[in-house]
Amino acid sequence: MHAYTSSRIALPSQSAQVGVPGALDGAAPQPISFYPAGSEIYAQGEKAGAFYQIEFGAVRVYRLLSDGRRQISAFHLAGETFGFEADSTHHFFAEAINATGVRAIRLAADADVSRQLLPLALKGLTRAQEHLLVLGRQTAVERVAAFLLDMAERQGGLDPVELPMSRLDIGDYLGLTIETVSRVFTKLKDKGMIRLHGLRNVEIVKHDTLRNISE
Amino acid sequence: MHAYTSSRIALPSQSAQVGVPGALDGAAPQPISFYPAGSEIYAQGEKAGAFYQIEFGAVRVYRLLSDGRRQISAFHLAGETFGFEADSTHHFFAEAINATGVRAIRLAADADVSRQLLPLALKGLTRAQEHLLVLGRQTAVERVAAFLLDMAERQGGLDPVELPMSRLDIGDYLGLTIETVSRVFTKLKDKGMIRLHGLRNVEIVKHDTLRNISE
DNA sequence: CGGGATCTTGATGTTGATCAAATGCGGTGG
DNA sequence: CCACCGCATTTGATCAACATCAAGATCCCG
Repeated sequence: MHAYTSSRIALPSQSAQVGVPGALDGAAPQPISFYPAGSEIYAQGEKAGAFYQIEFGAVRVYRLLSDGRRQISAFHLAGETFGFEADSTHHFFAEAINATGVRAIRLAADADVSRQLLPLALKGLTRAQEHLLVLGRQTAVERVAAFLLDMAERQGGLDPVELPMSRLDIGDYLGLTIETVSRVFTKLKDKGMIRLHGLRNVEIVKHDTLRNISE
Repeated sequence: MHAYTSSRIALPSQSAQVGVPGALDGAAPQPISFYPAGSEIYAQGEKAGAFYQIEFGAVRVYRLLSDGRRQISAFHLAGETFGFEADSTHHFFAEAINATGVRAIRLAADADVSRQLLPLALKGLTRAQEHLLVLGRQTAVERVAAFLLDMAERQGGLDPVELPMSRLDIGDYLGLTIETVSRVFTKLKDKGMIRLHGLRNVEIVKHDTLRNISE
């Protein structure tokens, strides 16, 4: 078991306001906040008044049990949004995995925001429910295969895939230990299905075989 | 391993339109459809054009792996809503657990619907993400304890709790086998934490102890 | 009252967790 | 550019929790 002490490495610094493509329509452009690796973006229990769009970097959203067990419910990459909540209170923690730039978008209770947020919320809901199948019913190998394919797809099929997170993060996302994740990587490598160019750089060699594994 | 053949026991019959309290504001009242126990409400891949409000009964929403492994992502009870999707295609199956009456609410792409659907989607998202923690990081006993408390809470603290679903359903919701679910029930009973009045009628004796178990 | 389905209980097997140690990657400073 | 150091990762040995396989016991419903 591991302990996750809240790091609070540094407060985010705010940049001057910069025009960036990909911002949500209709929302007033917001300045970017920078978060160093490992720093907290928000904590469970905090008041929520905004959601966030990632300009660069990567974010983990997670929940803790009182004894320190951690479940990462989602990773978010550049271009993705996260942080919307049901009742204006954060139910999860969010941390920058690496140096990350985030645009906070204030919530207004108007119909426009609803209309824009709804598809994002629904997409997140589908993703979470699909991940339930992985955690509830798939083996370690199937979980890792599904994870790698998901990361590849979300990076636009970029090959090799760049994993922004550690093995510990992957384990806490897949409901596995770091050792099991490592063993599965090794097994996939030995079977020639992936190739590792550095710890966080994975080339998917046999896309189809991997897809078959994850069903 | 179990197989889940699609039942399609019967097509739902439609009642005459009846005024029922609890329908969503602003939506035109819709007739109720009746689904017998085990019948399909919608299937994965089907076109989605409505969402559903349960008048009475209970519904399971689930996904299957190709070899038949099943993960129930959510149970829905009377008064609850389900079936909204990100891209007008159903990504899951929904079945009536028992004889169930459902009000289908057609989707219009207007702002009003967005505003009403958003909180429901966000609530569902939070629930799904919390369930990820259960499936990824909790033991069998913790899972069952959390499940019982959740069911109790959703029935308004009604004691004893009425479980509309089988042990198999509970197992497929909690990522456990039917045998493990049964053994945990027995253990909780032997420790005096719950009392069973019939298979599907559970009295929670030690609420706090159960809460401590599930963290 | 009978019979099938559901649930419980028992014996054994397997997967992944845990405990422990070695390896090697990546960043730093010389 | 290279050597060193700390930490993440890998690898190995053992253990525990839950799954699987196999009977029984109950419930429920006609």
